[in-house]
Amino acid sequence: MTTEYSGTGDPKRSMELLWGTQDPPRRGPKPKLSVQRIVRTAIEVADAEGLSGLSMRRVADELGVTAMSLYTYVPGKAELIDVMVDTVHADHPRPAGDQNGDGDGDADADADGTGWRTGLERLARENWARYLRHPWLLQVATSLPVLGPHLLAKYDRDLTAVDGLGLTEIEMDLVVSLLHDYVYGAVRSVIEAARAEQRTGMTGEQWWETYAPLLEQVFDADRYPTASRVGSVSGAEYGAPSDPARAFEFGLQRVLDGIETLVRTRAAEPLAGQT
Amino acid sequence: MTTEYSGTGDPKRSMELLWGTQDPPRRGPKPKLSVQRIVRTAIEVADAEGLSGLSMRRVADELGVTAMSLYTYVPGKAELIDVMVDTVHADHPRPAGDQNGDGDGDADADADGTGWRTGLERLARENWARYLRHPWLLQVATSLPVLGPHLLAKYDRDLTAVDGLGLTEIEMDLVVSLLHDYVYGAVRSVIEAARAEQRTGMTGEQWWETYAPLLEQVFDADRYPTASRVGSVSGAEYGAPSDPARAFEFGLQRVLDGIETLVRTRAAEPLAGQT
DNA sequence: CCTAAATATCGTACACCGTATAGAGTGACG
DNA sequence: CGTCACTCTATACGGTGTACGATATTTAGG
Repeated sequence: MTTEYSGTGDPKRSMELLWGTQDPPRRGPKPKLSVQRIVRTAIEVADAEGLSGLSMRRVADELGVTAMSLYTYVPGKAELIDVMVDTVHADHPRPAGDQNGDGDGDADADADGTGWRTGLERLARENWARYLRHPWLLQVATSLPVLGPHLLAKYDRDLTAVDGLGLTEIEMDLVVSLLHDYVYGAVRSVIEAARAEQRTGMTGEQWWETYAPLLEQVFDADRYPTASRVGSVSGAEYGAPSDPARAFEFGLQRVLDGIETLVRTRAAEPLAGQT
Repeated sequence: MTTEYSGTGDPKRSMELLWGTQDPPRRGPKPKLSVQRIVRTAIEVADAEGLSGLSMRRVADELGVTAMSLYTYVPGKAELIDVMVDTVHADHPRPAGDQNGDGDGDADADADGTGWRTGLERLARENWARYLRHPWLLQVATSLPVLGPHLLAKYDRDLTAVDGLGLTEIEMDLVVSLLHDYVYGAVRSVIEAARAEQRTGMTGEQWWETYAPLLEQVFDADRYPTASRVGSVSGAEYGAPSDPARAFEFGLQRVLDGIETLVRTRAAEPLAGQT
């Protein structure tokens, strides 16, 4: 399977698209479409069929026009994707207990001075949920050059979750980046596992059953004793080669623990300058 | 810019390629090529020009044959990439102080019972270095279905770094996944920043100078006070919109701190079963 | 009202991709 | 030698993003 991966378009054009006011033209035939409509349609297509299913012709068909018509509204596919990325960051999703029990009874945590932890956890789960809703986000390069209004608003929301903890501004930025990076890496595993299941038509369990004999045959448990031991135990426990959702829950707590260590240090010695 | 992203090929065919003994054919003309040579060439092309520059025709040209000749050795492009992935995990790179000072003087750390930390840090830096050497790895789906000999050996090496810490097998697997996921997310930021620089021809500093006025104009510091404050401070400190390499160094220490919390807990109460 | 400018849309075309298919050339074995 | 297995090539198909030119539509200016 080959999926498309698209980076960033011309930053100047994208920024104009993202920030510019599209004033309606004064002359010529009335536009049948709008950038918004095109972007919404493109997001629907990408959500349903992945980035590989997103083509200019496909979006145009969906809208009842030819592919070239889209180029009246959008400089190119890369810039279209840039706007798509900014658009899906517009919603403020409520996680509402997405995976396991939501922390409704964690009021005591706030009393410990760790209320920030709930906020960071919510941030992470929001990102997690967005990636699950729009898996194609994993394939697009959200590099800095394109910073739309919704991404900017999200950046602000994220930062408020680490404000007032005694961290420097740099540290606040770094903590937010840490969470983003981890969630990105973790969610990627889940989505790839899901895609693999969909593609091969076999669940993780079936895969395990199919390839376990081959692996055992080729494995050489003497050479790789640790992998052998851990692999068999975790394979039995997961009922699959891996359990990425569980890995996310586990890893998230460890990352938050690591941040807590930093926060405690800063609370104890507010002005120690070691980044 | 549009880059290719390739997932996994047919697992059965890939596994055969990865594990099977390719016995030389008994009849017919002598093969000019070999899977190894094709894979090596493909890796060189991908390293130099990215996954978007990797095409069957391109590799074939490099080898002086037609594109279709490759299909004698390899079932398809996806399976070729699967073998490429396994191949680049063959080396055991020595980080040798890749970013900052290597921990040569950290013998005292071992006395603290935190020698594992050095091992995990080395693991993370090895992965980090591999991604920098083969950035196209970020675009390929290394989902479980394809598990080659070198990946398996690496899995074993990784696990030994968390062996003997009192963790359960599941926890060992989860800790390794955590490190992998974080490194993946962090290195992605660096590579995307580098690609953005290369593509736009402007450094992060130049980007900052170009778009700072536009952002200030559109920003509304009253609506987003936190982002405004942090953005300006970090922008000034980085001299760029972000500093992903620094983010990696910072985040890695936080992640290791989080793992340390877990290890300490397990050392204190060896048999508490809460995963 | 009429014309001319501006705009939207369409049809065609190009270079590229992965690869299916068919055929031509090569070399070892019966 | 003939046959059969095998490698390699040539051609072709349907897909991609998008450059280019023609056509249709709307409105501003005379």
